[in-house]
Amino acid sequence: MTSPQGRFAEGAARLNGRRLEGTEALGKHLFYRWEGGLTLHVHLGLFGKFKTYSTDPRPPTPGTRLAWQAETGTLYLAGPTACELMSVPEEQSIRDRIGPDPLDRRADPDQFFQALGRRSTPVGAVLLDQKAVAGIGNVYRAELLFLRGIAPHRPSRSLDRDEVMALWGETVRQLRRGERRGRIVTVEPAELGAARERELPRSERLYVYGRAGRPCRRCATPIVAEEMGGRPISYCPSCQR
DNA sequence: TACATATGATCAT
DNA sequence: TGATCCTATGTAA
Repeated sequence: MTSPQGRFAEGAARLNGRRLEGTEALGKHLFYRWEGGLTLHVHLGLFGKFKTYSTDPRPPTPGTRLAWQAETGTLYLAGPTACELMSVPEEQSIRDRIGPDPLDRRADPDQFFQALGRRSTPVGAVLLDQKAVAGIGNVYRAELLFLRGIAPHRPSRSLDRDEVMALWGETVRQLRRGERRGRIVTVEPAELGAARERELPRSERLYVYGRAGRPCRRCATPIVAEEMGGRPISYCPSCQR
């Protein structure tokens, strides 16, 4: 393991020759557990990208933070928000400040309900808050609120238990679907049309994200875009109440 | 060559 | 709320 870009040089040297014992994800946080109680914490953030090669790796770009050659292949990591070594207790302190992960079957949706109930913040902002729920992200927050017919401005505590549980269920369903496909697709299969999904532009696989000004796929009302929680959000003012 | 852009999160104020 | 960090890529100049 090396760090062509240099900023993870020390960490890479410490991991060299060590055995990887397991990996885990919590929301968008990735934990690589190495022998000796060392965790490599990776978070891709907005710009981070992995590249992998099973054979014939290309040379790493100069910005590559982490270059890892194993017997089974080569992995490069560039642009992450986090790439750091930590102890198990430090890993735990990250876990402690993150809400339930919809992709974790042991996750407790009631924690999500409690988090929403505590706040008058718009539900659209709370969905990005990692303390309330892990790993939804800006695309899914817009899509999930559309799918459940919820206006993003509604104070999160105005959602009743049934609405929250339905929102959680939709979140689980959509994130699993995305995980299975390796990409975000929220439009129901029946609405995708005859075209092959892979060939569709991204905005054709989504209901509202990135579709500001275009007609709602369900009611033709123009999709509205604004900022919420510091990020752009789109919604249908007619379908979402 | 320069600039715009991107699916995120943290910290200071 | 705003500033800041992080990199590759595509388009414009």
